[in-house]
Amino acid sequence: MTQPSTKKQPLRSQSRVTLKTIADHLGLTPGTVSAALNNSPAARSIPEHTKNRIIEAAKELNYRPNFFARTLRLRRTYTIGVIAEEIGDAYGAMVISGIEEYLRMNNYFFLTVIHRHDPKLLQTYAQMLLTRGVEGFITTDTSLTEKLALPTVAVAGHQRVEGVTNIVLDHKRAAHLALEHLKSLGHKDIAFIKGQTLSSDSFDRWNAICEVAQELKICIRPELTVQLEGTDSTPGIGYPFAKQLLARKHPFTALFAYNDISAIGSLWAFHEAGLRVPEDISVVGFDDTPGAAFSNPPLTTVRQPLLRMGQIAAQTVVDLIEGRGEYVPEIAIEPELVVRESTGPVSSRREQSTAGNVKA
Amino acid sequence: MTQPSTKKQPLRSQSRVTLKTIADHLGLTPGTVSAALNNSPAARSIPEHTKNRIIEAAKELNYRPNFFARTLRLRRTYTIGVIAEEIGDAYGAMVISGIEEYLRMNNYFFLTVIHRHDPKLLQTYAQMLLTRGVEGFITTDTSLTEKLALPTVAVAGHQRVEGVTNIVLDHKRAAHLALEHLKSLGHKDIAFIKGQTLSSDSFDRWNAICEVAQELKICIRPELTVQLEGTDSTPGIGYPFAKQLLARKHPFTALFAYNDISAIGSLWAFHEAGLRVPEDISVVGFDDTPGAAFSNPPLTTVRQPLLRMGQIAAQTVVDLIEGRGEYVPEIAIEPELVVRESTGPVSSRREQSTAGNVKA
DNA sequence: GGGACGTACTAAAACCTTTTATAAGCTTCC
DNA sequence: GGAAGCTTATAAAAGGTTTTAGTACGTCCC
Repeated sequence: MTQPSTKKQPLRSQSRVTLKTIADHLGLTPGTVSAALNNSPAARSIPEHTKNRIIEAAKELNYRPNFFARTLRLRRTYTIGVIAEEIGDAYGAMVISGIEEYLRMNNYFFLTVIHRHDPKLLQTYAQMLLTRGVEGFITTDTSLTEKLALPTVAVAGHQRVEGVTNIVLDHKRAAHLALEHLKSLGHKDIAFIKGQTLSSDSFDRWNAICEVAQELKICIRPELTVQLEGTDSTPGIGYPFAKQLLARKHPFTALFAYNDISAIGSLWAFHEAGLRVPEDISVVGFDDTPGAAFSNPPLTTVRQPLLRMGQIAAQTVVDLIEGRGEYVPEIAIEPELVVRESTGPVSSRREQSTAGNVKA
Repeated sequence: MTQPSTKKQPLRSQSRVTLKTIADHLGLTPGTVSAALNNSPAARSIPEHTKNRIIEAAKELNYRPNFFARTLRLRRTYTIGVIAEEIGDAYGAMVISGIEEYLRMNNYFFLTVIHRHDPKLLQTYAQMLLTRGVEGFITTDTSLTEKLALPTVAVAGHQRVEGVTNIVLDHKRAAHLALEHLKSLGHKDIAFIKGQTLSSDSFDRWNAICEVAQELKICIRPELTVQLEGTDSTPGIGYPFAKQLLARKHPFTALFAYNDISAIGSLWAFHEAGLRVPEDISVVGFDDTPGAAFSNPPLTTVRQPLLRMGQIAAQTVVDLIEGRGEYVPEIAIEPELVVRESTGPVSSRREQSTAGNVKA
C-alpha cells in the first residue's frame, strides 16, 4: 500500500508481445489465440491448421504470457511459500533441495523466506507470501503457533497444529536403531548430546531416546548428558560439549549425538584427548548430512532422508492444493541406520581405560 | 503456457475484499478509494474527513490490495531475483542474509533460485524470474556468460560481463594482509590450499596470492600447494588435502587455506598428526565465517564482509532500478585480517621439527 | 427453399487496480 | 442572474488474460 514512490519510471521494454499482438498479426482475436495456445476446451472448434498458424506465430514473436494478467484471471499462481528458519545449514538446505526438485518437476514454483526465529519477521513474511499468491506453505524447523489460511505442511514441526500436516521422523525407531546398535556392540555407558531447546526436533527425539533406553534397559545418566547451545552450524558446535563430557570424568564407551555436526565436533575433541574412535569410544551421529561420510573416521549415523522429506512435503502440499488426497495430521518417515567406522565393539582393554579416566 | 490442469477448482476464499467492496460500503467509487489509500496526486481534492473514512473502512474490512492487479497496472513488482549456486554453505547464506536485510528495509522482496552449476537449470530459472516480474538480478558464485536483460549485480562473479556490476573482494589486498602477517611472524615455508576450479573466487584469489608472494619475496612451491576438490561444505573438505600436504614430507611452518572450512579441516589433520597450532604450524583461513571464531584454536583469517557485500549488492541493484546512481563495472570490497590464535611466530624449536618431518 | 446442424470464429465480460478526463453541485462575484 | 471557479467526487480506460455466450456462414437433407 505504501511503496517508495519513484520519480523516474523504469519502463522496461519487457516482452511487449501480447495476445493482441499475435491476433492482429494473424487477423484473429485475442480470445481465439488464447484458446489455441492453451488448447482449452474452447479450442475444440478451431481447425488444426489455424492452431498451427497461431502456435507458429507465438513462437516466432517470442510470446510470453503475462504472468500477472493470467494470475489475476485464473486465481492460480502454482506457487508454494517455503518458510525456513535459516539457510546455510545442511539440514534446511537438503530439505529445500527436495522441495525444489519435486516442485520443478510438477511445474510449481516456490518462494523462500527466512525468519531466524523472529516471530515478527515470520508474521510479516507469511503475510507477504499470502499477498504474493502462494497457494500453500511448507515450513522447516519452524514452530508455527497458529494455523495459516492455506494448506500447510511442516517438516520437523512438532506443535501438532490443527490443519497442519507434520512430516516427522519416527524418532522412536531412530532411537531404537542407534541404541540397539550400540547395545549389540556391548556398550552400556553411553553419553548423550541433546539438541538445543530451539531446535524443533530436540524435544521429541530426546523423549524417544529415553523411552527406548528404558525398553532396552540402558541407563541414561545425567552426568553423561549435555545439551547443545548456540546456532553455529559447523562441527565447532559440538566440540566444547564433548570436552565438557570428558571433563566430568565419568567413564563412557559410546556417544549418541544430537546431529552429525555435533558428532563430528566430538570426534575432534576425543582425538585431541588422545582417545581413539571407535577403539576407545564409539560415536553415533544423526541426520547423515553430506559431511558424515567424510569425517574421520566416517561416521555411523541415523539417516534422515532429508531430500525425500522435502519431496514428500512438496507432494503433500500440492496434493492438498489440487484437491487430491486429504488432510492427515502426520506423516511418519522411517529413519535408517548407516553403519560406518565410528562405532565398534567395546574392547576388553577399554573396560579399564574408558573415556572418563583419561586426562581431558 | 502448459500447466497441469486441475479438475477441482481450489477457489480460495482469499481476501475477497476489493476496492469495490469498500466503495460500495461507503457509497463511493473504487477510483476514489484507490486515490485515498495511496494518497496519490488525485487525492488532493479529497477532503480529509473522507480520506479518514476510507482508511478506516479499509482497516475495518481488512483490505489487502490485489498484488497481481496492481502489478498488472503499475508494471512494478519491487522484486529482485537472487540466483545462487547453492544454499547450505555459510558463504551463500551470509550474502543472502545481507541482501535480505537491505531489501526488507527498503520495501523490496526477493525470489531465490538455486542452480547447482547446472546451466540449463540456470537458464530455466532466469526465465522464470523474468516471468515473475523481477526488476533486477543478484547472482552469487555464479558464472554468468551472458548479460541478462535487467540490472544485474554479481557477488563474486569474475567474468566481467558487460552491463553486470561485480562485487569483488580486493584479492590483492587480502593476499597482502595474510602473507605480510605470516612473513612478519617469520614464516618462509608456506603451504597453500587453492580453491576448487568451479568456485568463482579461486582463479583471482590465487593470482593475487602469486603476485603478492612475489612482491614479498615469498616463494610458492608446487610441492606445498594443493587444490580443493568436491562440493562438501563442511570442514571435511579440507582434511584430506591437509593430510596430503603432510604426506609430501616437505617442511612448512604455515598454511594459507582457500577458505575457513578447509582451514578448519586442516587444523584437524594437523592435530591428528601430533602437530600443534600455532606452535608448530600457523594456519590462516579466508572468509571469517561464523565457525572460524569457534574453531580450536580460533582461526586467524582474512575476513570477507559477506553480510555487507550482500547489502551492497542489494543497494546497487535497487539504485540501478530506481534510476539513482549509474552503472559501474566493479565495486571493490576491502578485506580485513582477523588475528586470532591459529597463527604465531616461527619458533626456533620448530625450525628443526617442521611439519614435513613429522610422521603423517 | 428453409430448418437443422456444424464450422470457425468474434464480442464482451470478468479479474482488480490506477489514472485521466470530466461532471455535478455549490459559492462567489460583478 | 449568469459566468467563473472551487470542491468533491465519478466514469471510463487501460493493463493482458481467460471464458462464455453468441454470430455468421456454409452445407445437408427432405
